[in-house]
Amino acid sequence: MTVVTRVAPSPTGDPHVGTAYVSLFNWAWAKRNGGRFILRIEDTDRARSRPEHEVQILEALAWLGIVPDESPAVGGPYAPYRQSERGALYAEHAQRLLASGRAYRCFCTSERLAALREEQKAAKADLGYDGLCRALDPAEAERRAASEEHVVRLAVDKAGTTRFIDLLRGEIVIENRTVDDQVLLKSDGMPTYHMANVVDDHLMGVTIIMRAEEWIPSVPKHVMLYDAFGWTPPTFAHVPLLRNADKSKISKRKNPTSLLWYREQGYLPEALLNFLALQGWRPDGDVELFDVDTFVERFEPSRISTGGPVFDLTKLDWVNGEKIRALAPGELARRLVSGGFAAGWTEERLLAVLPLFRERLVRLSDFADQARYLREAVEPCLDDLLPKIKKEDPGVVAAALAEAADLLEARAGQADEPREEALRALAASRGLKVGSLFMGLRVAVTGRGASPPLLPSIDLVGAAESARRVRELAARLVPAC
RNA sequence: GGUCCCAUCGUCUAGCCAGGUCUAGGACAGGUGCCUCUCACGCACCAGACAGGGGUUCGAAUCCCCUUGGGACUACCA
Repeated sequence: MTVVTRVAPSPTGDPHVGTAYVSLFNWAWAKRNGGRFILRIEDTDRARSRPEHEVQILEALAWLGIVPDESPAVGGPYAPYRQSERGALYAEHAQRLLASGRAYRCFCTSERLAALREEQKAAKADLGYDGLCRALDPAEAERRAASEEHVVRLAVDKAGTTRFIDLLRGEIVIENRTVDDQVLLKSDGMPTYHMANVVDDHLMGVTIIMRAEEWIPSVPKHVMLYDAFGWTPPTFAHVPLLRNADKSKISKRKNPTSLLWYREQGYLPEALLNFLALQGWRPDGDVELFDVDTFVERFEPSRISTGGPVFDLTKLDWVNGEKIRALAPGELARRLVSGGFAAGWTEERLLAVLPLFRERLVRLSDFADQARYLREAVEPCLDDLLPKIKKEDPGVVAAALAEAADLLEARAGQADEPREEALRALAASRGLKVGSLFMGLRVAVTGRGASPPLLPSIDLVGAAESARRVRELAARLVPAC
C-alpha cells in the first residue's frame, strides 16, 4: 500500500517551527516509501485564518526543502486542499451521521454552554456537554434546523472504552465517559477539526497520521467517527511536543517559534532540519550531523523517542556552524548574498574574504558585523585594547604603532611570514610584548580585540588604509599637546 | 478536578522492546590544557544522569506495581 502522509497546519499566524518539525517527519516518511505527502490547510476557523499565512507556510516549508506532492498551491487528485472550500463534503458526511443516529443537532446557545461549564467546574464534575439536545425528537430537530441556528454533535456512546494503537507508545485505552459529544459542524456550517480531519484523511487516502501528541486525548472521537462511517482508521503516530526550557509546550513568548525568524537569523535550512530531526530521532547511536538525504534514507517513525525535547538554540547554533563550515566557499557566498546577509558585497569579492570568516560564523547574520571593518573604519574599541596593554607605556605603544604603520606600508604585498618577523623584531626593539603590538594593530585596523588573523585582514583592508587607521589610533594613545 | 501521555548527565540522546557484554556511551553547553598575534576552528582531558520505593529474577537502566515529578487535553481553536 502506498504510504500517504500529511500535515495540516492552520493559517493563523507565522509559520511555526512545530509545523516544520511534524512536516519533516511526514515528508521524509512519504519520500522514503515512494509515497505522497499532502499539505492540507485547516482554515475552518474563519475568524483567525488569514490567506497570507497560508502563503507563508508554503514558502517556509519550501525554504526548508519540504515540498508537498499535493497542496492548495499545486493541487492534486483530491482537491481542494483548503478545508474552507470543502464545505459540501462535510455537510454531506454530517448528513450521513445524522441519518444513522451517530450525530444529532444541538440548539443550545453558547451562553447556556458557558453557564453549564461554570456549574460543572464549581461542582468539580467532569466537563462536557450534558446531552440536552440529544433527547430531542429527530423529526422535531429537523424542523427547527430549517430556521434555527444550531450545531451538529457526535453522539458518543459513553459506555466502555476506546482503544487504539499509537505507533510510538503501543495501545492506549481511554474511557468513553470522558469523551465529549464533540461539535462536528459549527453553526456557521464549517466543520471542526475532528470532523474535517477524519473525513479528509479518509478521502485523501492518508495511511498514517503523524502529528503532535497533544491530539492523543481526542483520538477516541476520531476512532468513533471512522467507525460511524464504516471506515478503517489509519495508523496513529503521535510525536512529542517541542518544549520551552520549563518543559511547557513551546510558545512564542519563551522561544522563537516563527520559521521566518530562523531564516532572518541566518540559520541554514539544512541546519534547522538536522537539528529538528535530532529532537527525538537519530540515525545511529553516535551520529548527530547528517544531511536530509541520509535522514530520508534512514528515518523510521517508530523510533522517534517519546520524551518531550526541550528546544535548545545553543545546539542549533552548533549545528549551524558545522553546516556553514561544510559549505563550499562559493555556495556560502551565494547563501550570504541571496539571503541578504552581505549587502553591498558581490559573490566574487566575498569569495576572497570568506576564508577569514567561515569558521567564525555561527549564523549567516554574523557576517555583516564581523566583516564591517573591511568596508569602513570601525571606531577602535579601547576597552578591548587598554586592559591588554596596561603594563606597557602608552607612549612606547604609540611610537611602536607609528613605526609599524610605516613598516606595513613599505612591505605591502609581501608574504605574511617576513612581515610578521619584522613586526616581532619591531616589538622587541621597543621592549614591547609581541601580543601588545599585535593587539594595538588589531584594534586599530578591525576596531575589535577579537578578529580574524591580522596580516590577511590588513591585506584586505589595504596597506595604506590600514596604516592610516594605525596612525590614528597611535595619535589617540598619546594626544599631541 | 477528571482523562491521557511522559520520566537516563544542565540540554539533545544511545542503551530498554528480545534483562547479564553498563564501574551507563556519544553530542551540545561548561571547565582545564594544547595550538596561537586575538577570536574562532581543531585537538586532548575533566566534571556531569538511570526520580524514589517495592516486586519478578541468580542478575534490572532494561520487565511489573506504587509513589513522586513533568506535560497535554478537558472550546461552535486547531
